[in-house]
Amino acid sequence: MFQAFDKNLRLHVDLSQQELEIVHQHFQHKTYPKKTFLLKAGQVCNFEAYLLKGCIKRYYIDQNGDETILQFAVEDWWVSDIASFCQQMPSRFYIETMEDTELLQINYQNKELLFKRLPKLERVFRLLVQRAYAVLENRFFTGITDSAEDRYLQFIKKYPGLLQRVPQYQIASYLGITPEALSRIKATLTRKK
Amino acid sequence: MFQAFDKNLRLHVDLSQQELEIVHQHFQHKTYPKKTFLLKAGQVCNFEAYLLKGCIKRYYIDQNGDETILQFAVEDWWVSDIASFCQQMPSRFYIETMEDTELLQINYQNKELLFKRLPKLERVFRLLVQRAYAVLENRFFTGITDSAEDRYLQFIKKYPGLLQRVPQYQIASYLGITPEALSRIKATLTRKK
DNA sequence: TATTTTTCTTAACCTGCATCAACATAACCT
DNA sequence: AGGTTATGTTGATGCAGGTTAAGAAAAATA
Repeated sequence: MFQAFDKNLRLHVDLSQQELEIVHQHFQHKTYPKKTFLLKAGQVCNFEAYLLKGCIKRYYIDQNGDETILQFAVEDWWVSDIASFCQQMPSRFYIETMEDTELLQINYQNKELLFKRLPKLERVFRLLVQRAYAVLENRFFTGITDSAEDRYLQFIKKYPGLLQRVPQYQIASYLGITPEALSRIKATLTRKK
Repeated sequence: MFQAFDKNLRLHVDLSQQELEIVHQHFQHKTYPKKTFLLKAGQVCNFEAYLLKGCIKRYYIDQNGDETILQFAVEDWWVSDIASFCQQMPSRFYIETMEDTELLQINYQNKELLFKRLPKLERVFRLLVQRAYAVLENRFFTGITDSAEDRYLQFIKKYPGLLQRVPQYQIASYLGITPEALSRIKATLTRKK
């Protein structure tokens, strides 16, 4: 069960089997059915979770009740509201399963205990945040630089599996456009071919 | 000289005077005149720098030669291309002083040495990256959610000093709009008052 | 001070995407 | 299967901000 998880942690730093077992003890294995809220706006996010199986979205709801999706997470990804979790302050976001989902999660207290026990993990998590930062900056950058059509093309290249798993209007939201706009983009793309 | 710097590092983690002195030894104190490039696209970013004095921009240049400014840094801020620095890969960005600038900078090798010497600093830098992540996510979020006018209003509230130090067309670039658009926004705002 | 260069403003026109609305399909229930 | 709800498509219209261009104002330099 921990195989992919261990590999993910070991990406940047060597960890012995004993060390990994200590890590495992601080995580909880959880399963949630489809459409379960792991976080609602206004709550403090009290987990960082590694996805073993399933699919999760993190999103914002504006005054009109419209969703803006900031992140999709699937197998081998991490999900959390980093700002809310790290600063233990109320979140603006919702985090919700889109499929039956299985994950390994750690709460704030356990994460601190784990750091006390294995200071080496400060490095692991520093590198994880750095990677998250790089991914986010790239997303930010393409959002400014590229057209909606380009962003869609990059999306299907980068996350080909998600097209089948996620309704199209949510992909539109992730891309920062309306469902109608995405529908038209697809239409022009098939015409081009 | 190190006063603000020390305070910045101590924000999250207690560090003794001896520990701080070890840190200082791994940083270089540098001054650069206005319009100096600290990084050019294609190079690997080999520094993380803390600004003692001055003003720096980090930006991208597209095919048409137009700048897109991703970050302004002033006193008590950090500047680097985190993705390029951490992964030691070529950058897409330029980092350039906009005023005579004084900073404390560390290179990749020294940072790793410093971590070996004082593993405690893994935590300090993890927390710094986390904060950078939170700031970036907020910027990303408002970029999607808010109108250009709202973003401008937030900008002048958040960085009131920069209006005097940075030409307006560069602020427009930072906000993701053209200089003409920002000029119009300002005109409508004064009309509203 | 005069002159050049940089920055800012205003106006006319254009475009990508939003909005609104109507309908078409597909998925989900009983 | 038949009805309901969720999702996707297409068209008409609107608007925020882009583009182009020309001139004004301010700053840098001689």
